[in-house]
Amino acid sequence: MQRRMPPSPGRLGRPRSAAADEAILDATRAALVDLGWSKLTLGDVATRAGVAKTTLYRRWAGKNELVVDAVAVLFDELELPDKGSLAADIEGVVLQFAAILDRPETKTALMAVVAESTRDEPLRERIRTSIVDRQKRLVLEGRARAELRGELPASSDPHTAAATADLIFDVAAGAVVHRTLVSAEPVDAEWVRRFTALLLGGLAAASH
Amino acid sequence: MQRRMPPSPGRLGRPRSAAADEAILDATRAALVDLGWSKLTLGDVATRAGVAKTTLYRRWAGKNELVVDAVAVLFDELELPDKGSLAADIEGVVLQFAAILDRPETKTALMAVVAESTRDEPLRERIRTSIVDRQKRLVLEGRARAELRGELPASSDPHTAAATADLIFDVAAGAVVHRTLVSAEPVDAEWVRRFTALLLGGLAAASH
Amino acid sequence: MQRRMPPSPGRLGRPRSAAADEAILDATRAALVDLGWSKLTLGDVATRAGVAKTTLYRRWAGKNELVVDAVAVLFDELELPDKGSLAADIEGVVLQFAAILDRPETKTALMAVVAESTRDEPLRERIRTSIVDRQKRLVLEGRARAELRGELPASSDPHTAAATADLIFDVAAGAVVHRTLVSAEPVDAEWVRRFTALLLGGLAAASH
Amino acid sequence: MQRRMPPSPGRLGRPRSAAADEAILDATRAALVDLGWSKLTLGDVATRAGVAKTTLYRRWAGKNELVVDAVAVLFDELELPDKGSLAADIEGVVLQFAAILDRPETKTALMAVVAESTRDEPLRERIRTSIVDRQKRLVLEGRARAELRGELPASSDPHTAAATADLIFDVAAGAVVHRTLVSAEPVDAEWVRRFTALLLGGLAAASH
DNA sequence: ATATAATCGAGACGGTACGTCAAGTCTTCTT
DNA sequence: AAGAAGACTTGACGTACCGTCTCGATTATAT
Repeated sequence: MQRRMPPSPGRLGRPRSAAADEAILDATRAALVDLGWSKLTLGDVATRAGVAKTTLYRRWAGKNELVVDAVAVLFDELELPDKGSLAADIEGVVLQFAAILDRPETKTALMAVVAESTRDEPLRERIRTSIVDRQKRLVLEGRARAELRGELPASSDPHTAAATADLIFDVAAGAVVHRTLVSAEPVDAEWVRRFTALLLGGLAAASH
Repeated sequence: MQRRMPPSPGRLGRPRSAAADEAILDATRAALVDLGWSKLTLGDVATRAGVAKTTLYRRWAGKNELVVDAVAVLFDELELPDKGSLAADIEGVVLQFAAILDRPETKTALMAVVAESTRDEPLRERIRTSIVDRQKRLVLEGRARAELRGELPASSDPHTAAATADLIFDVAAGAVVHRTLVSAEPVDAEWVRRFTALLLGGLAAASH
Repeated sequence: MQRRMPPSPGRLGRPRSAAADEAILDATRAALVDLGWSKLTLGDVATRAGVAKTTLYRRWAGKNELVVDAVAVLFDELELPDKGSLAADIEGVVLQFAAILDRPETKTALMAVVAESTRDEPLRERIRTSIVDRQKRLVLEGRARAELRGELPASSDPHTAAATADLIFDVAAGAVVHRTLVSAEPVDAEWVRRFTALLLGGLAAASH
Repeated sequence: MQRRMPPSPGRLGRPRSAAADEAILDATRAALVDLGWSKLTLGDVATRAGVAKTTLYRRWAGKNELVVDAVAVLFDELELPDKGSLAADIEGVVLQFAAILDRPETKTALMAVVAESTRDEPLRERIRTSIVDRQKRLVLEGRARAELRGELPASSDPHTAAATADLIFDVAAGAVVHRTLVSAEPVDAEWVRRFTALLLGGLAAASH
């Protein structure tokens, strides 16, 4: 969780309050729920957190960075449950992802920071390390587990394997995001079943 | 293309300048390219368009509505080319979509308005009618053409057919958007080939 | 009552509505009562009068000129009643003047246009001819009547006589205005009696 | 000198810049000279003062309050010079008052705020305490000094004395204001001499 | 214990953009 | 030509946040 200035060189002076950090991130999520991304103001977050605006700016460079950090922790709960089959595993994790994305904090904030990141490379990097890579890891774990189970052949060419993982990731994450935010339809069990069937069928066909 | 006040009931008074409309939308796209979504200001757009701020506010309710209209026309060029096979058709249209999405105006603005739309139902509706439905139509046309060619069986259950079209749409649009904006990787011929193979393979497998 | 353009050169086309004039001046007075000088807008006046803004601007150059005309007619009712003695005459006219000045239309507007006129010579001229000279005439009439009655000696030096009339006018009008607007105290019979005594005493003393 | 928010209760936070106050009032007077009351804008004043508009609004509620404060200090120089006789004292102070009123800052602003004050009681109170009472004090001092000199009998009934002082004040201030602003004639030595003769003659006659 | 130094809450600061309002002009159709 | 209607340009309004700064007051380590 990157900060503006690593506060560390010598350690003279009063140390930064650890409690303030959590209070600020909590306040940020609460403000996102109440106000949405565009009406959230750092002054309001500071007030909610019981903290001065300077304290906030000492730790984060701006709204984007703060919100990324506030939302990132929500993705920590994502994990790949072992449900016995690749299809069931995928359905489980897609449902988890959809559940996180359906929260008001996430829904309003995630696409906003992604939009900002198209003109702010450091922000994109922060999003990648804090949020995206955490999801991508699940794809790799899922593949590895499926290979162990014998549901998928061991990956031969590592280049092809990586490209396939990227593709699966863009397809899965993209589909869930698009259905949730653009189509504004629920990602329910029925939809997930159909999506998983499509994905696995496509993978099987593509591996010939 | 909805406006703030349908200007028309009787036709008393001076009519609204039609030229101003185009000037404003052009200026909006130019400002998006130069400044990006978050730094675009309506005052600046008005200045670029050679128009007073009030003229702008008379026609659009705010930044969101204006940007949706400005970006929407870019999607008008999307069409389903007949390249002889379903796979080729899909690849063609996906590449077209990716090309539009890769433009600076679109890249910076589209996700931003989608993010806003999570808290603004009329805005979501406007996005849907101005942009999304225009793309969705292509999915339906592609299916119809493929059935004519005999590449796909005639759709039996209309409910299932509709759900499948929705799924394909979310998968295709979502994957392209995610790869472009989140992964920030190019949607090139190679990627489109792999994606199309996955999609068609999945469809074939799912239809058993 | 000067207008912007004497509408007269040839008399082609539709003639100006005479009714509009009265409607506009009435609306102006009503708006002054409701809103005061600074919040009065010409658009609102036009609406109240049931008239288009263009009609209003065709006849008056702006807010100042319009208000002067609207208020001026109120001073038409000023007249010098013959109450038998100079003192009684003065008391009567001062009370009349104070009554007009105490109306909400007048109170809020008169000093405002005078303030404007310090930087607008044509406006000052319009105020003088429309309002001030109408009052000054009363001073001259009063003096003439008093000389006829033998209460004052016939004016010898015309220069001195004119200067004295000016002085009396500034003193009387100024005192009433100041008491009404600045001191915000009522100009009642008691005050008028004391003021008149002061004025006449001073005149008598000064004529030795 | 009242402000919008008495900034004082605790002394937390950064204190208000004292230099800004003077800069703003100076800029206000300069803008009055250049533009006059009605064309003066707070944005322009802020720019002239090298200050942000918000700083200005933090301290004054609006144009009226600001201008009253800016003009009020000019009246601080008013004082009652001891010239040996009541007549000479009055002439001196009337000339001083006329000189202040003849300044472009004062001429354009004073009647304007008085006009506004007819619909704004707090503004009238501010004018009274900041400007008017400062002048009225001179009348009382003048009377006291004249009684000491034996030029006037000691005031017997305090009620009558107060009423007389008020009357003198309205007459003197009103006459000077009216001659300066309405008649637009100079308050020169000759006029002051005649006015003083009238006033003192009237007072003497009224005291019998 | 006593500097030294970075933190803290509070709030003023110079800016920028907001969205609205009124002024005064212009363009259309109607009278 | 005048009229009503209403769009037009211009420019000021007063507010909201931005991100920085200046205070006095804590709260640590380093002398």
